[in-house]
Amino acid sequence: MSGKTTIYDIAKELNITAATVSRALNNNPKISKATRKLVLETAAKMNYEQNKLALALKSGKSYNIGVIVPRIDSNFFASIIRGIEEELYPKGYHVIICQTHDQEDLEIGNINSLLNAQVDGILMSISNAKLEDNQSFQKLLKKNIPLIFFDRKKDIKGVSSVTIDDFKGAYDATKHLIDQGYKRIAHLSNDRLLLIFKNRYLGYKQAIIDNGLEFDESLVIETQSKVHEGKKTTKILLDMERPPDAIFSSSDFTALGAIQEIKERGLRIPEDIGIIGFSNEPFTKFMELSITSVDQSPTEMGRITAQVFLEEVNNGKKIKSEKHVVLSPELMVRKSSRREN
Amino acid sequence: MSGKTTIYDIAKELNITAATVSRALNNNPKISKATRKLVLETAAKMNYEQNKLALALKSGKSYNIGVIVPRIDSNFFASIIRGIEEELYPKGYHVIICQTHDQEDLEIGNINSLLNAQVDGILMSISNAKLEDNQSFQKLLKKNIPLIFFDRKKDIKGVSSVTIDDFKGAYDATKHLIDQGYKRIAHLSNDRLLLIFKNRYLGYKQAIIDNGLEFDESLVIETQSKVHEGKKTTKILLDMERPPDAIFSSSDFTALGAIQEIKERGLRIPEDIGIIGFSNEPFTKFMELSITSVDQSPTEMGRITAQVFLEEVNNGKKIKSEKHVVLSPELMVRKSSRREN
DNA sequence: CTGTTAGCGCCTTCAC
DNA sequence: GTGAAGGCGCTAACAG
Repeated sequence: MSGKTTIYDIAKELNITAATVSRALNNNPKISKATRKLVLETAAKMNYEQNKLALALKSGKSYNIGVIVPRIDSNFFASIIRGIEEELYPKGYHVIICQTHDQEDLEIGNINSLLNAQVDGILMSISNAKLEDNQSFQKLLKKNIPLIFFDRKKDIKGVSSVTIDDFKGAYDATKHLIDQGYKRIAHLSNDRLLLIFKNRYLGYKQAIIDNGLEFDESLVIETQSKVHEGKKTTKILLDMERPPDAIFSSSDFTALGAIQEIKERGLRIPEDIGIIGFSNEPFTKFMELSITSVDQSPTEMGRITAQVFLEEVNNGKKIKSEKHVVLSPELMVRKSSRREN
Repeated sequence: MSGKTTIYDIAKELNITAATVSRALNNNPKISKATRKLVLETAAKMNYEQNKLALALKSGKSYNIGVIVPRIDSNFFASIIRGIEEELYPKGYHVIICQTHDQEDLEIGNINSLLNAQVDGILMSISNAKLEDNQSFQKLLKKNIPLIFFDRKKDIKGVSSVTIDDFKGAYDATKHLIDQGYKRIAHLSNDRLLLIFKNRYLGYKQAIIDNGLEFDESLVIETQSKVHEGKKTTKILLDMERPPDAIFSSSDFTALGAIQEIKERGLRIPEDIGIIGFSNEPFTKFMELSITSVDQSPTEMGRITAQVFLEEVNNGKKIKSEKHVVLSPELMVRKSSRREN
């Protein structure tokens, strides 16, 4: 009893065969209305529930898909995941979420775990880890398991991706600072082996150059996306002989750290120094001194990633096309960068 | 090729039978060292990987466990999940994370989804939804699927729980405000059908009474754990004839909203009004005006929840005991409540 | 339309 | 120690 009913039980009850029950349950056309109705009714009566494990074994599909992110406790990744869920749940998929915490061993471990879970696909944002070892990815490809990158991608042939135009996001942000009259703009970067950070750097640089400002490499510092790291790095910037009058940060968290340091020194924002972050984390809006930031429409990103996955599954790899979707970021101008001249 | 090797392939290769291969792979004692070694070697050579789906079908265990939370984009729940992962990954489990977004239909839907995924257990923090319908829970119990509540529990017999002492957390926080000289302390509450909020309310009330202050029910307002809700509610409080001189909030987010409103009115924190939040979200520490809050050691909570689950699984329900772990919260005193008299 | 048969990959008695 | 056989629950040919 108690939910362990199988199609055989139903078959026995009705003096028919399990295959017929299966057909009735699956809306197979070759089945009489009468029997279908009968089966459906008894199934309900007996509290029948399909055993997905058996189905998975049979079909080779688990209807589980894995999502790997650096961490889940940022609004950005949480929203992406929500977007993925919204798209995939209605199709009967489950989402297994794994975190890498930017550690290579966890990244590899997660992939293997998901493989064990027999996932039908993996959607991931690669970690900060140096993962030169593409082995895990190759393993996926060899097994024909769809792999799709979002946000933090890697160029691997055969792998689709959904990203935003980081170059544009950075360019717009920097341009905005220039328009507000800032002349010496620093950039808090991050590991530029990751394309997102490389492109933000390039966008920043281009905006500087395009607008006739002096590009000073010493104003670009790589740091980590943590509040205290941002603070530390800003200390260095402010101690320079010619300190910057604005900072474009590739992360909201480092931007926050920067603000802390600047305020501690009694400098005013945005009057003395302008600040822009990246990702539009909720706190940027909530701060008393709200922070200008670049929105990446993460929910949208998640939805599209899921759609790309569904396309690949439905194409059954017949068409082995890479698809690269690039979303457009939006600058959210707030107090930290708005000088009312 | 390509990872589709089965034990039959290995068996054929070695001219033995699949049963033997299985035994070798599973360290069954009745097997000669020689054959085991041989099997292990060829398995490695052929890139054999166990098909967990088949195993799951056979054993009835999926090694998936479901975690249901209201949302993942708060540090609190994210940390709990991390704790759970740390405990469960080494044991070979996967964690499927679901969010209810405090909607009843999603809560029920999630449970069913996890049931479909054949999870070996569900660890959950119930949503704000009124879920009077205990049906879904009963379904789990009937199926003998371990269910464990953390943080937001419901009293259901046979179900273990891991929570913190919300009463104490609230009591300590309120007591601290009193010690700092605040006399008229308001409480931003939340749906008190949820035990955590009920207990925080009771702890607050008791501290007021124990310390000879006047308990004024009109200073207690139920609101939602959102920044703008906190702001809205604080407006009401400050507009009262006898406004409060301190606010103990059952959520860090509402506390943040309260601070926004207070500052907009030109009142000073903590001089004019003291504020305490609940959960010790990272931003409470990062704000320029850091917020006093109650830490709930979420990672620990996650670990213990996982441990309780493992115990239940290992006991195989022989001992059908409920276990109720209650952790002790810790008050983190920061600027928002510290008056240097 | 429905029954029969077989197999997904694995493990576990039962013999030998 | 190892082989043979059966079954976990389901679906998909192949008959009829």
